[in-house]
Parts: sequence; structure tokens; C-alpha cells
Amino acid sequence: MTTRVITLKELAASLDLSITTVSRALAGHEQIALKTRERVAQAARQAGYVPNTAARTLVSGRSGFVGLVLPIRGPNLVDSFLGEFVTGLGEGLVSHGADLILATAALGHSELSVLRHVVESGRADGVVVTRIAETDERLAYLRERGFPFVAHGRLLDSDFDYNWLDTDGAHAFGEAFDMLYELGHRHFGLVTISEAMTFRHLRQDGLAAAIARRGDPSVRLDVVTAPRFDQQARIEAVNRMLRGPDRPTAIVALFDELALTVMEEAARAGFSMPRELSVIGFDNIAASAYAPPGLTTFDASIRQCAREIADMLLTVIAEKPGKPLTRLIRPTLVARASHGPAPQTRS
Amino acid sequence: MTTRVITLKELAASLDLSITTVSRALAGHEQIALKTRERVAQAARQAGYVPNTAARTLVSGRSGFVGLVLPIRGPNLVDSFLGEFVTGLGEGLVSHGADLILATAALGHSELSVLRHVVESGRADGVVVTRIAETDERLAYLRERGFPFVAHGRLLDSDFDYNWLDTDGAHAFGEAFDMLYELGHRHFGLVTISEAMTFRHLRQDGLAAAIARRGDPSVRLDVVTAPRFDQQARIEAVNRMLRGPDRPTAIVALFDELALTVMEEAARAGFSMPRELSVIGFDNIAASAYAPPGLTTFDASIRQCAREIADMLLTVIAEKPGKPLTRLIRPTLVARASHGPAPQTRS
DNA sequence: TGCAAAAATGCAAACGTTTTAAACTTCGGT
DNA sequence: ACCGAAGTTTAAAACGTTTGCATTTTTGCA
Repeated sequence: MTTRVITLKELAASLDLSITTVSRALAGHEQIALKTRERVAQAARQAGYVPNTAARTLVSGRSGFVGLVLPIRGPNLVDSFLGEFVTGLGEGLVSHGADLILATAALGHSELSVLRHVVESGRADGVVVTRIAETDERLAYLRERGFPFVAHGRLLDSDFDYNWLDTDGAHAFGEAFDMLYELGHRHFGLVTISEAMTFRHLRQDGLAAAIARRGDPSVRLDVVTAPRFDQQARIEAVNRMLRGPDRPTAIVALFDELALTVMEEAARAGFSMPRELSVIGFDNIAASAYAPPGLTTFDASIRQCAREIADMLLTVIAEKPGKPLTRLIRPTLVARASHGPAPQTRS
Repeated sequence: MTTRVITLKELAASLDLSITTVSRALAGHEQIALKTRERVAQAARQAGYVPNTAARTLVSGRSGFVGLVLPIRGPNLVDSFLGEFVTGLGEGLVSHGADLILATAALGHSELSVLRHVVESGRADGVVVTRIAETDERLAYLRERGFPFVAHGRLLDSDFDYNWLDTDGAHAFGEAFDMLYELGHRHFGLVTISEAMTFRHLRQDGLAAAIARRGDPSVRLDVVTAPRFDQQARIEAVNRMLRGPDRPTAIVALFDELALTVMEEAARAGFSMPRELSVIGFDNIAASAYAPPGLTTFDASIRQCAREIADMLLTVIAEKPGKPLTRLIRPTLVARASHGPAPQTRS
């Protein structure tokens, strides 16, 4: 056992050529005779030669890796986001011969320190940054370093340019409002979170903008806020909205997990959906299709987005474009059975 | 912008020491004077020195990475398996200072060829192999190479030794049978897949063994088989079992996705669960909690398993133990509302 | 056949570390 | 003041590539 790995020197010796020539031949340089190139390629294939990554990286300065620092997560991760995201990244990268490095933040260490380590150890040629917070120190660091990156999500104040791809939550929430308004709804509820994430503002602002655009003074919007990871507090917040004296006829949740809580609590309170209450979410997680009566939501096609992020990042790495690359992806409505016409009888 | 990354040579120059001394000081060698060690550590911290991974890997032969070849997957991945798995691996690795490399198989390439590339390019010190098939060429390759690995799952014929961690599906399916038998069920159904994966046999055999152990000749087991990724064929297979003249009172599905299909089709056929039909799954995916009436299933705690796999692999890499490391994890029953006593009236 | 130009190949340095073996310092004991 | 030993530090090689530049070989033409 323990077969040795063949090296360029050995391959060269077996061909009676210099290391230089073999290296160039494998790289397909024109200056090497075609005949030689073929001979080398043949021998390399047969010997199962694979160039050593470390050596190549050391001399070329390119590792062929893209880094992703895993967002620190609570004990329960129910959705498929991360799986879809890394799958999409992988698919996008592999077509260019790149691979993915996943770095995890240890308990004591901040996400930023892990990012620094990834960048400065030369492990990666670029990084992907997810879950952008309102003031994100990671982006500030990467900009200062001049290190290639693409953000999945945006900052609010774009006074500094960077590459990003984001789902157009503002548009989706506007679309949700318009659809519900056409269905006769006038009293709306928004269930949101208190975390300092930009997507929260973008979606809420999109909803508010759509309301303003409609210009109907009879439209009302109630907002409740819950902490991100406290399920008990979420339930209480939802019930504050549901059990009040004058509850909305349509509730929009910042994301599906919240919407599912709304549906559970609404069912517990005996409201029939969508007859008495419409609910709309965002993300289209798997459970949304199964939770009765089937949650109407928006699909952001994470996997496809991740693939595009990979493409963008590889472009940034290879070409260092002057203008930043940006993409705004419009999510698609997944109409299920949790929304419908506003109830006729209004007290 | 574009701050340069500091190198060992520069750090040594700034301290007026040789590269050797600084390297050793940072590594904490006793032979370097304590005073010097502290001085170096201080300067390194202040300068933000991070050793270059490629250089270190090249000379030491250790990359500090563990590889995972992403299983090729269809367009729709609904579960959170991959996300939990990489999160768990990351958590397990980071405590030992290691990180994860995710390699994706490009469209034309086999998973094996990607694995070969990861191994022979020296990118990783060890690999994790998931989704073990009946005759798995990856395991054969890794054994031949003598390369450190841990398999998530087992081969059927253990005539060759290797390191693995697996969930005890056989035990779970036996437990499911016993529970259902005690509830009065005698006519069982098993919905399985036609793919050549070992977990399929292990679970089915566990069920069969429990039946045999009980020794009750009145127990009956019907089995239907569907291809893994064809939802339409799945539905047909499930209906073959459900709509037959004499359907089982309890159906066990190989995994939750199949169980959810059973529940959907049963609901469509008008059967009430668990009154007329009991259903049990395996995996405890998120949707199982939401699909009415709530699927009873087994939780394999993927994240925790992945963390242990990481630990095992790092042990294998560091210590090359003579005996293979193996762990069999017993899944825990998650009792929801899809199982209950057998219906009284039997035609 | 000779010679320049073109084509093909090779030498050697470089990338940033770790490590072996050697050299230099310091110091107590005589 | 000298010696050896212990305590420190360093020079240089090595890891496996890529690449600028030099060298060798081939080719075409006189």
C-alpha cells in the first residue's frame, strides 16, 4: 500500500526531458513542439500525474481556491440554505477548475479573524461573504486589503463600491403587497426580526414603498419584531399580532420560518387560511410546501445565485474589473394556498 | 489599498533575527530562549503575521485540510443534510486547526476522478467519503493508496478494514417494527428505493430481523421499490401499495422524503392518519414536522455525526492507528402523530 | 557546406516555509 | 585564562512547481 505520488521531476526523468519542458508541455505552451506536447500529455495521463497544489500555489501566487467563512449558526439549522449555497458555489467554480475552502469560526474567534486568516495565509484567491450586516466589518477589511470578494447581500449606504449579488427582496415584498391589495386586503401585518441585517430593511422598505405608491390612505400596516433565534419570543410576537382586537387580514413574514410560525399560531387560534387570514413568506424552504395549507412564498433560487456568485468572483479574480460587478436577482412568486381574497365581513 | 502580506523573512529582518529562529520561536521550540520567543510572538501579533499555507504545506507535507467530494445531486435538494454535514465537519475540524475543502465533480467527471485529484494534488491530508454504495470504487482506491479517510456509512461485506461511522438504521427499523407490533399492527409495508446503496439493505435487513425475532407467522411484509430521483415513479409505487386490495396498516419508508410522499398520497386517497394508517420515516428532515399529521421518524443527528467523523479522521491522520476506528450511532425516535394503534376492523 | 534565423529545450532562480546540522555565545569550574 | 558543556542562534538545503533567460538543435536558404 501507500503508493507514492509521482512528481514532475520523476515524470521528466522518465521522458528524458527537463522539468521545464514537461511543465511547459503540460501547460500547452506553443513554444514546445507539438509532438513533444503529445508525448508528455500521454505519459502524464498514463502515470496519473497530478501537479502538487502547494508548489504551484507557492510559485504562482494563485491557489485555485475560493474561500467561504461559514456563518456561525445556532444549534438548529432547519433550512437547506447552506447546502444549496455550497452546491451552487461548487458548480460555478468547478467549470473554471477552482474549488471551495470552507473555514469555520471556532468558539472564541470572530468571523472576521477567520476571514483574515484565510486571506492572509494565501489559501484563497478570493472569498464569498454572506449574511451582510448593516455595518459589516468584513467588507471594510476586504476593501482595505484590496482582496477579491463578492458579497451575497448589500450594505445599506453604498458609499463604497464592491461586488455583490442580492435577491430583490424589496421588489418581492412590493409584489406581495400589490397582489394582496388587488385581492381586497387593506389591513396588513409584517412580522420581522430585530437583527441588524440589511435584508430586513430592504424588504420592509419595499413593502412601504409599494404602499406609498398605491396612495390609498385606508391601507394600514402593523409591524411586530422578534429576536432572530428565540422561538418562544417569536411565538409571542406573532400572537401579539394575531390575538389583538383588530388583526390584519394579510400577514407578510420576513422569511418562511417566521411565516410558518404565523401559520401554526393562526391554526392554533382557529383561523382558517386563506379564508380568514392570508400569509406570505420568503425563501421557499422545503417545509413551506408541506405546512397546511401550503405557504405562498418567494423563491430566491439560492443554488443558481451561488453559481452566479462563483462566476462573478472568478471574473473579479482574473480580470480585476474597474467597475464593481453587481447583480440583483428577482425572486419568483410560488403561489400556494395560504393567500386569497380578503374576508368580506369587516367589523 | 492592496496592503502587502508580511512574510517570515520580513518579520525576521524587523527583529534582527534569522528566519530559522523566528520560525522556531513561533512554533514554540524550547531551544529558543524564552525571552526571544516572547519578543517574536509579540512582534508577529503586532505585524499580523500569518504563515503562508502553500509554503508550509510544501515543506511539511501536511496541508491542514480535509477533503470532501460533494456528492453529485439532482436539481432539487430539499433537505438540510449537506448543510448540517459540512457544519458539523467544520466544527469538528476547527478545534484542531484544520479546515475543509469541498471539491465538486464537474459534469463529465466521475466522483472518483475528483477524489483522485484531491488526494494526489496534496490538497488534503485526509478525506471524508459519504453515501457509500454497495461496491464502492472510492473506498477501494483510498485503500490502495493508503490514504487516510473515514467513511460515513458502511460496505456490506467487511472483508477489508477501514474507518467508518454509520447510523444504526437496522436498529431503528427494528425499533419501528417492535413499536408498531405492540400497537397491534400485523400487516406492514416497506417503501424503498432501487439504488445500490448499502443503507437500504441495512435498514431493510433490520426490519426483517426484527420480524424474524418476533416469530409471529401472522406478520406480513409488503415491499415496493422506486427509483431514487423520479418523483413520478415514487408516487406510482406508493399508490401500488396504498390502493391495492389489501393494504398494510403500517408503512415504513426508507427515509422521510418517501414517507412524506406516502402521507400525501394517503391523504389524497382519503385515509386518515394515524387512525387508518401508520407511517414512519427516517432522517427527521424539517418538512416532517410540518406535514400533517406530523411524521414519526428517527433523528440521526447528522451534525453531531459529522463532528465525530472529523475527530476520527484527524486521529487517523495524526496517529495512523493499527485498528480501524468504527462508530455506530443509534438514531433516536421522534414520535409525532403519524403512528398509532392498528385499526380494529380488518376485512 | 555554411550560416543565420527559427524552433525547441534546458538552467537556475524564485516562491515562503521547515528542518538538519553546524556555528556561535555564555558560563561555571579549574 | 582556558576548556567543555550547555544554551542560543544561524546557514543552507529541501519541498515541487513556474518562468526569465540562455543554450542547443533544427531548418531554410544561399
